[in-house]
Amino acid sequence: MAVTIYDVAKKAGVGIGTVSRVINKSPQITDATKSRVLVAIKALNYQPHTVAQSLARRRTNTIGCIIPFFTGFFYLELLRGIQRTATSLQNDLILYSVDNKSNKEIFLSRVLKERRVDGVLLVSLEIDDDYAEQFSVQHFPIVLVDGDHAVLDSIKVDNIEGARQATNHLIGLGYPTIAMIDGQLKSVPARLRLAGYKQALAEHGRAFDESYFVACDFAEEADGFNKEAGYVAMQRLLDLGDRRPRSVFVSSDIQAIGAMRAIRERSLRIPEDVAVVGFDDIELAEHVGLTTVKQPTTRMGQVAVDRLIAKVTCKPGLDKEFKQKLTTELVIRESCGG
Amino acid sequence: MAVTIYDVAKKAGVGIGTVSRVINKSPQITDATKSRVLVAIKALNYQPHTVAQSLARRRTNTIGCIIPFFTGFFYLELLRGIQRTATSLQNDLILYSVDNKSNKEIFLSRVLKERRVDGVLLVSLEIDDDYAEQFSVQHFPIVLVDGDHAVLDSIKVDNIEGARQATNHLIGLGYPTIAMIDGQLKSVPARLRLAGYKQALAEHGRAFDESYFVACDFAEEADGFNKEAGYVAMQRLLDLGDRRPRSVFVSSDIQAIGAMRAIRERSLRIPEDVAVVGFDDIELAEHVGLTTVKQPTTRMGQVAVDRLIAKVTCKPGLDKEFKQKLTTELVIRESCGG
DNA sequence: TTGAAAGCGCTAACAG
DNA sequence: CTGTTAGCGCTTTCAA
Repeated sequence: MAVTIYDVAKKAGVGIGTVSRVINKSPQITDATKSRVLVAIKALNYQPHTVAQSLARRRTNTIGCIIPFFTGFFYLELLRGIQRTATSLQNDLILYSVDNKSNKEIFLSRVLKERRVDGVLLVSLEIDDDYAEQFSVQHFPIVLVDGDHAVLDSIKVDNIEGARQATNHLIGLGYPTIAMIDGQLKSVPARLRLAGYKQALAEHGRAFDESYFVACDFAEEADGFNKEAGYVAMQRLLDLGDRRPRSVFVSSDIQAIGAMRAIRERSLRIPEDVAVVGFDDIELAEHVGLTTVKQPTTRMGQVAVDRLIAKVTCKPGLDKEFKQKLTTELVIRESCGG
Repeated sequence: MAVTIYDVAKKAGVGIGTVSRVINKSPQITDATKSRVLVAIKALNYQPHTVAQSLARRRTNTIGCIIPFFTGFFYLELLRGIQRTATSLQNDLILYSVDNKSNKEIFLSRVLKERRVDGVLLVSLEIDDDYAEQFSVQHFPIVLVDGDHAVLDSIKVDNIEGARQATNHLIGLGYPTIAMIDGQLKSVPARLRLAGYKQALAEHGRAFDESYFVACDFAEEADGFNKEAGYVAMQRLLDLGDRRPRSVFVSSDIQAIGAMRAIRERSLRIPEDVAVVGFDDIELAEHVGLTTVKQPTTRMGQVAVDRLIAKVTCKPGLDKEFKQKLTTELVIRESCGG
């Protein structure tokens, strides 16, 4: 059996309470006894049993993260930020990954009742009002990452601003016509990005033209944010013939990749014939020279964990709701010319 | 305060032992009392406190995973396999991610002493003999994923066979000359892939030609498995002028991407002028039409977790060492012609 | 300052 | 079959 606090106490000739105190850096300990205990600890190669500590302290020093493993790079980056911050704040990270929506509910209720984690991050997933209510009422720390809910803390990227940046870039470059390819309009980011697009247009006195906007509502996967959807959408735009847009803002890089293929298949050049700007800055984007809007993914993970752990440890000033929006950054490559 | 086993016992009019038994599905319980307890549990919305269970059972039902977050897709895929299998086996997953090598040691010793997880997966990381010894002696379950050590269980991909597949593909296509670009020779996979390459050559009575082999020992990052290294290496091969190889096996897709750029920069075509085959099947590979050797990444995660949890639960027949090699699969796209 | 003792919530051995 | 009790290893009053 492993060495316990009793072994240490005996060896140091003190009570277990004393040992506990030095472990927990209690100030009220003589230097003398403290060092005796420290010596014993070292000699026995003792390390506290985390599970027992958790039980006694009612604190696990662990946070959970409910996250969909659908897509690629975005989640890896995010996870890295989350993991790194958690570790630096002495917390462990339990991963709950969601394949289908029903999983999510299971994890949500487990997390709430099992008390195995001190708080939870919910990533890119919507949360029902009654669950939100439960977390809120039970004061169980939760923060939504890349998502939002009225009564819960959340941190996300400013989609509207990102879309504005992209559109303004195209406007600034002087393109006479700027189309937009969006995801399914039922998805929140899709609507937000559309709003940003419209806003930028309006700010420059340009009219929003229905025929230059195509939402991938026909798509089935990933809310329309996929390669095929982008390909099909671009074809529609190209079918406009000589009325075809001179530039296009595509609401995700992966769709943009599809769109670029559609453009090339008609022997059109990028950006000479049609300029393209994407959104996300996935790995592929760099490779194909796609100008795009980069999300501060790692940072988002970091901020989220900071906030979550602050709540767990009851840092002051946490009652006000926390709704943070991180700003995006335009990464200029070749697909827009200029 | 949350509802405990005592509340349930009282409400059901039984002892806590009985409640515990129905929770743990002990067979020796009358259906009558069992249902009484079940009713109480439902009524109180009771759920066992995981931490308390862990302490009492000396079992956390949690596995740890020490994993480097360096590169992209491979680890995401692997993690997905690991996570999914762990969940299906009722285990939680704690992520310990490593940025630099020293982290690894810290996690290794923490895991060993904190007893917070029942077992651990060590991914793509080397382990010192003395640590290996400790795990072995303490019978602390560990399995190495994408790595190996004499005294520990391991699961990895058959690199030699994969390299053979790639090389044989080129041979089968009738290319007269087949070069190889490898990672740093100090890395294990690099050596293994070289061995497979040589083996395939030998089997077909072809001589290994030094001038057609370039290891990226000059590179600094990622053991030579990076884009720039591939680019530089390919240039050397191209500098051979009209003696330049007709085809090349590149030991990683990411290097292959670099190599392809070098080829195109000299206005050479792929595969008409030089055919290339990669290794890994990263996301980019599909996009650029790179024929490559696909690793069964998700499967590897699954097998590893299965094995680990079998060890944790002391399933029979686990004393013999477990050294599994998963086979690769050639994914044929356009970069080799044929 | 320090030791003793009472939990934390649950499992499991032991009676009955 | 079921209730009681003694831990699991640690934290935290409460006295001394």
